[in-house]
Amino acid sequence: MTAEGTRRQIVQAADQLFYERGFEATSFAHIAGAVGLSRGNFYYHFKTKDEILDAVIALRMANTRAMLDAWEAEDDAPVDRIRSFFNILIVNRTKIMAYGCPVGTLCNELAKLDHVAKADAAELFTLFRDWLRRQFAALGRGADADALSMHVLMRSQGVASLATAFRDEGFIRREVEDMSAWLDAEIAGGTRAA
Amino acid sequence: MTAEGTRRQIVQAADQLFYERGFEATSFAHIAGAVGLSRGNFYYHFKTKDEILDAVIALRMANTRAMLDAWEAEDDAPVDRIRSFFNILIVNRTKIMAYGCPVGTLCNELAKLDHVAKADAAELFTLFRDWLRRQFAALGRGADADALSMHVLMRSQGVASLATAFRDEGFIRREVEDMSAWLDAEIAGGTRAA
DNA sequence: AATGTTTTAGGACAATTGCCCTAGAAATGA
DNA sequence: TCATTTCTAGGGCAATTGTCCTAAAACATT
Repeated sequence: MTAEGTRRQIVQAADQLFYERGFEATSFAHIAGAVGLSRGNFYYHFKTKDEILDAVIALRMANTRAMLDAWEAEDDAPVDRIRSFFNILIVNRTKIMAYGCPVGTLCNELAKLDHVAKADAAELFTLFRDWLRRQFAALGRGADADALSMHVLMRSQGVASLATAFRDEGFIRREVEDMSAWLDAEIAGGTRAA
Repeated sequence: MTAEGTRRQIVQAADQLFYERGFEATSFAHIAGAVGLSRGNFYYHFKTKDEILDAVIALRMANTRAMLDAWEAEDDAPVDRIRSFFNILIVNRTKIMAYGCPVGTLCNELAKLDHVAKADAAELFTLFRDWLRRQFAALGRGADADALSMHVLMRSQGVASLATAFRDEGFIRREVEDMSAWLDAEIAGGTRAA
């Protein structure tokens, strides 16, 4: 197998394991086992665990960018794009109820570890934040677009967190409906405190 | 030192370390070091790490209950009690920006570990959930009191999560204000989709 | 077929993990 | 004062951690 292909396999396996088990709780042995590699060979591709983390964050950045770019390429109205974002909670509800939000839980773990990569992980949020801000700006809410974007992010994080704790699918659906109603009221109504 | 006192010291140290570093990332040695005990002596008080976790959760349950009971004992209006809950985000903003919400981050970590105590940790949320539900019921919103309670919990979790990622104190204050405005509108206005 | 590079497996490393044992110090009570 | 219980220190257990080395297999190029 080409080195590039093996590397990609490693990063994909690490991506999944970091999400489902957490960064610290995932060991070299786990990742190597998932890919079917010897621990020795592993070292050939990644010298340290932090290198794998960097690669995983880079992969998530690329995947997220691709998803958001695709949404922006379609000729939906900005409101519908924002609703696509809300819908992530429904589409991924099973995984979210088991493991939480991939971005939020990683940021939280790295914050506690005071890990060097914690700022890089937070960039994943920035990706969503900027994208949402653009959608709200396109709705003529340029002045408070960033505050609205943060508000949406905050709601999705809160829903994911409680969905994990209570394993309640109905709660997710209710809150997504509420977010949708909130969005309708926002685009119809007035400004928002900055 | 009496055994009870040493035990309490251990649980308090573990409580803080589990919050600031995470459960898995905290070792017997860390806790023993924080209390100034030998590792051997440690075993006399707690046989397994899970026992310490149980004790920490029990301590947090007791502390939370005490806080909520105290709030309910004062003769504030239910609205002001709910605002007291919002205010936790401001009072604890520094720690939240560094380590997130103690309840949410513990639940998330235990969920990923698929730990036996994950349901016990979620009971901490239930404590807040029931308390908030009672306040909303006292406001005459018995029909959707639980949904309102969950909505409030969701917001506080979302704010904590993003505050950790972006280290933004202004964001916390803005969102707490928004929660307050939302509360005013809720008690003034109509019902809420169940 | 010979050569040189890329990729691999397997093992070893010091350190740390959660867990356990035992001998003695400290407190307690007769 | 002596006997008994309660508490403590220190060390050691096997397993696992992240990291690293080396020898050989696989591959590519001539």
